Amino acid sequence: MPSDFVRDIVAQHIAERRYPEGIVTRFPPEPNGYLHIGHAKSICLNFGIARENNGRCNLRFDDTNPAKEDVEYVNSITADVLWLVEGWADHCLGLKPRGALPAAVTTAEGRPDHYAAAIPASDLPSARATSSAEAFFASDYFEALYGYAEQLIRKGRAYVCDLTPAETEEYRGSLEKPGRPSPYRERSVEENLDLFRRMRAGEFPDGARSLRAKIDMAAPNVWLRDPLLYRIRHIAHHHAGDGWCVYPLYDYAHCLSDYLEGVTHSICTLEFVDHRPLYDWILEALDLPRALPRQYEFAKLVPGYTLVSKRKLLALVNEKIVSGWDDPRMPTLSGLRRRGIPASALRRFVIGVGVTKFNSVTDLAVFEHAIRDELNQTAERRFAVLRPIKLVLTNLAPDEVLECRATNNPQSETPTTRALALTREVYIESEDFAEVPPPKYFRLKPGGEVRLKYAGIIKLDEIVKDASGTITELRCTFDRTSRQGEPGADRKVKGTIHWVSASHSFEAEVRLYDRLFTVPEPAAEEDFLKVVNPHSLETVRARLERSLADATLADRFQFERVGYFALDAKDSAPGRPVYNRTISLKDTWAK
RNA sequence: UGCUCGAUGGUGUAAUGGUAGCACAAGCGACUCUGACUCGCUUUGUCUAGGUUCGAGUCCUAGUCGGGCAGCCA
Repeated sequence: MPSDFVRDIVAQHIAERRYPEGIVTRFPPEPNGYLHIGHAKSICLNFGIARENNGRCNLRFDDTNPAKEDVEYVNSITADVLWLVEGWADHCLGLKPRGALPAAVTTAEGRPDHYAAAIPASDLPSARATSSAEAFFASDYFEALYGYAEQLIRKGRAYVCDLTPAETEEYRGSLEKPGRPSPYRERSVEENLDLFRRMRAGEFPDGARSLRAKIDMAAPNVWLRDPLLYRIRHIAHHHAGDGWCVYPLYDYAHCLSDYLEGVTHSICTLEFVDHRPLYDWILEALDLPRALPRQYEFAKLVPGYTLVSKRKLLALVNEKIVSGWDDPRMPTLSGLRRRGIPASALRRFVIGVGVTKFNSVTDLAVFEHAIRDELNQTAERRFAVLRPIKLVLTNLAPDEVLECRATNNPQSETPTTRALALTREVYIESEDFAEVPPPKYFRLKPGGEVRLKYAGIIKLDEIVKDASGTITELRCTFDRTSRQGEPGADRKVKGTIHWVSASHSFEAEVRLYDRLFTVPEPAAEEDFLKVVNPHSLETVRARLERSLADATLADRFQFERVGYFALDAKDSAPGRPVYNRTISLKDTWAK
């Protein structure tokens, strides 16, 4: 396992036995949208560190802003995380008993504390099976968080402020000019406590008052200029119900949620570097009895030709450029999954790019290589003709059927085979034929020979066209002495192509996906909608070999010489499969 | 002219004062019943200027360039 600066820090902490209870990380999405490939890096980092150190990674919903959140997202995010982690780090997945709230506990030193315990790893499988396990929710900590807020008030470290949002902004100053203190900054502890309780009781309208940390309005770091801790929102919460009208803000809730869960390493992206002093300030202001979590930041993943901005992804959905959040062209985890990309390939990619503090754009080719490499090992080979052209083997009788043995996966140590039927009428790929071949063309051309893979060598005798000049069929002779097992089987011809029997194949819809954008950095574009790839989806009616009729969703296939394909989870029906192209094969010939 | 993080081939990264390495990409070749896979070879790099040192990608100083930050979003 290659190391990185975060893992180095963790390794050092382990060496100095800094966290005797073990390493605990967390993946804390807000349930306000779908997870995308960028989140995959965070998931693999957090779960990766947990599994490498015999620790735990809690799945926690950072759901402190009910106005933007919904259970639809908690469900999709949960499914996405489980998919990515399945069979890799599920044994260190931190979940809690359904409905559990943090418990009031007493430390070994006899000090009161709160703790949100995870289900022990040994009990996790059965808890998961019976659905008695669920993710952690920051909203489950609202009562504890409220208690900590009163503590801050009593310590004189927080105050209720009556400034309006506009006034608050004005008092905050600017990046280069210090702010000025709120006129409410010096209220007494008693008044603050009374006001904060009345805020909770619902006496004031939205935005009328807020709870603020009393830090330093002249701090060069703007996040330290008396940041807001609580705001008033008369709105029900998707998880906590309708018992609250004051909701904590991110900076206040996050560090304390980490603390409550016993998180040791709180790993987030670079844009939170400026928040770290506040993270530490809140925890240190509270005089907490256990070891405090620490925040570490890394650069997020930005793959080329891809957008990860929630706003822009939403625009693609709204503008109907894609069919939805799980469109196979979307960089969402649900889109990648529907596209047929194995979780293991995604993991390999996001782990392989490494962890640094340098913002960069990762070449999509690295991802594509990971997918191809994975699928090359695991996917069974099949024959499918995407754009069929009819070919007649004139020396085969109309009812003649020649059985051929095809290898399912040549990469396997013990390859299995299947039967393929060769008949008088077959289909080949129209691009495997050229009436006027370009230089170095190995495929079928007038008077030329080519091998039908696993069947034998054919020679093109005649091109049949209709009145309009369109080619309707190619008439060939089949060299029976080149069949498998015959003496001529090893005869060399330059080209080998795939094919399907007309009578032993079926027609099906196949969707060919390509990158969604035409430029490496669509996010840098003034109008990203202008660089959408108009050819990102091409739908064809293909001819597939019979065995492709009853595939399952878990199957991954290589259509030989074409690419890797999987069943579409949404639009496939029994007897009417729809295949998605996960990725094409590498093509170094290219026209 | 605020604070903060950063800079190694085309791209992503490694080297923790001691031979600048790996992967992807690209190019050439071999092999091939997939123009895939595999194998071999090749091209390309430490932001700049000083300094410390026997020795600097690494440490110091100054610069240059780039990212992030002023939601009652996360």
